[in-house]
Amino acid sequence: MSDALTRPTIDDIARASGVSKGTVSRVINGHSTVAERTRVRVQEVIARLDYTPDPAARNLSWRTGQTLGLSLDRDDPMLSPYQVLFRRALEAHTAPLGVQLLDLRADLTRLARLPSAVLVMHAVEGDPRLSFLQQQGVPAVLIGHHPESFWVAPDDEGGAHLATLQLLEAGHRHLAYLGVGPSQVAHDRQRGFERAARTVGASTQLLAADFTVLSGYRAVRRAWEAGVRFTGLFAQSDESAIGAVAALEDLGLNIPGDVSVVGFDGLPELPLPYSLTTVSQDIPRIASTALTLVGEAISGQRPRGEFIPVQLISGATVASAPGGSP
Amino acid sequence: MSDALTRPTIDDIARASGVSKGTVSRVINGHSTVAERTRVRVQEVIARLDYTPDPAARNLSWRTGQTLGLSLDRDDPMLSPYQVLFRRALEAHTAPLGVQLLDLRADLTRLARLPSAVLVMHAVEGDPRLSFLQQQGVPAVLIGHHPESFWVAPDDEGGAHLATLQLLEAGHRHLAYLGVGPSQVAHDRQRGFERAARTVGASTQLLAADFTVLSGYRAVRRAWEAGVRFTGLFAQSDESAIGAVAALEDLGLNIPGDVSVVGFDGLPELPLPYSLTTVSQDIPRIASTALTLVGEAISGQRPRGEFIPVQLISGATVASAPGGSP
DNA sequence: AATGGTCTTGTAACCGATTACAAAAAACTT
DNA sequence: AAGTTTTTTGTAATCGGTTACAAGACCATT
Repeated sequence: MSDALTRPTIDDIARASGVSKGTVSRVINGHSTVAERTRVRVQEVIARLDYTPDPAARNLSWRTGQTLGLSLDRDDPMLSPYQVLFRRALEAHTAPLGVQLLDLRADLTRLARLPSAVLVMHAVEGDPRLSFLQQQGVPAVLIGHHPESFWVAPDDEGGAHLATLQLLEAGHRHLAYLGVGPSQVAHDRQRGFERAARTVGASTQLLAADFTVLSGYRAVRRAWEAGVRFTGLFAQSDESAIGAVAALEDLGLNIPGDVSVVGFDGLPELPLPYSLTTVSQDIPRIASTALTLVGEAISGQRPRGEFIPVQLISGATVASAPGGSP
Repeated sequence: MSDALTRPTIDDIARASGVSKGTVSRVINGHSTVAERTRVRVQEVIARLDYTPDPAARNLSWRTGQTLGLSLDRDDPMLSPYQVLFRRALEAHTAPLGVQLLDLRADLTRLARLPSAVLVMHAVEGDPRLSFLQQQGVPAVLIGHHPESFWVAPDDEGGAHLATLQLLEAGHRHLAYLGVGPSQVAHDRQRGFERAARTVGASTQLLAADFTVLSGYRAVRRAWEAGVRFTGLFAQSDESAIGAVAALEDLGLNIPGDVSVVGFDGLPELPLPYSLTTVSQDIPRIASTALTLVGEAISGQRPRGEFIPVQLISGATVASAPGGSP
């Protein structure tokens, strides 16, 4: 018998819906041998009592636990804060399900045991990881826009467009994009930047950088010292934005008085004395969507993808352009 | 019956040692009501068959899983690579035990459920986390040297001494320490540096910095531009060493031709074109020692601490001092 | 030798699920 | 309407442990 203090068990569900444990179990696991009427009735009870199967009990029956692999694109330990947050968000969902998160090296061949499914970050065209997983029959979900697969991605181009508009609306006409690089993400964000800048004919400078603080710092400092000028900067990541801000400060410039800066990612608690204007990604939602897709992939449904909307967060690093008319 | 393909179960142990499941279970869980003779016999069998209890089955019996909290000293998501590696090393051990790792915020008060034990990183004198845990009766193990508690720590001072000796042996007599700051770790490493430098009367410069790349970059660049000179630099972390190298390069200096650099931590796969000379911490061993101590703390043994030795890794960032006699 | 108290061990129920198998119900046949 | 097949459901064993309780072994008293 279940009281208010203990979670309901499969027996509670069985009793409440007038069927046996076995039938409830079949409903839970989607076995086809259940009559439609009873299936619906049982599922209503499950929803009403807010029942979730005990992972320990399932693992015991199954004689093995479920695992979800997480395949990053690089092996180095300098995990970005974004990746750390993403992993945390995932874990928040998988832990209650008893699903173990596995950090996979970029090279997936010869794994001790294959995971039940894999989340592949930043897959590229013809990525060897994808063909390997397909060949092994392991369901995969990609983080990042990709055709013919299950995928989730933030709206990179839209977000970049949004960020750039913010600078344009503040009257800036001399813009710079920090983050030119080979990755898909860098591409999409650059495209959004250029599309926005083009609409009003603003001048654009393109600075090469990856996602790291140091790379942002060096690119901005070097460019500025070489005579490159701009009053509005859009950085492809919050980290490189931090580097940019530091570089500009070291050059004696005032933020946002002399240069306005917008970042991307929406990381909380940055090491900055003031708040960064940025495009916030809904990391928890990306993670939970990824898990939904994992479920669909496992049950063999048709591949689909989803863009997760982003949101502009106004901080203290954007001000009106010097002498500009907003 | 257990064959070679399946892990042994408690029944196999019981059969092989001629006792009942119950007795084996009592041995495993250290219940005192087992005769010394049988306890030894059972444990021999357990060791011989390499038996580990199935976590799912235990969790099912206990009606709750075991959790290990990990309390970092800050809440921001910019987890350092060191912390990422440490967490991974921990997970490699806890996962097979079915122990869930919990990321705790720096503020431990009002947790939904208290973890079975907590690993506290970088506790300071009179840390509120410690008193809270003690009051709640949650066993704690500290990462970092600390009296009157369970603790593990790398040999920070010894490692710093080692690193500095490396510079001295290469003939450097104008040294700098990068990393002056308020943390215990920064203190210990600085002390090791100064102790070594003092033995030969080398000149020492002290540069303030935390553990990050950017902070290393800015400190070194600013100092050098202010006229501070040195030919050998010891950085308290690999990350700040990377920043230092970048700064020196941007200043037109050659590494290690003009300045030799030694880091600390021994991170693998750094974003550097050449290998960094560094003091490597044995992170896996720190992690496994921490878990051993957790076990001791839970079973109420007397608090003890352990220093884990470090090791110098020779890379390509140390060369003989210009004109120096090694 | 019978009594009583400690220690130590075995027995069996239980944790919360899954699933093979059998039984019951429903749907067709002829 | 009786017999067959198919669909749906219940029953009971099972996964690998823990633990309350009972029973057995051992020892010291009287």
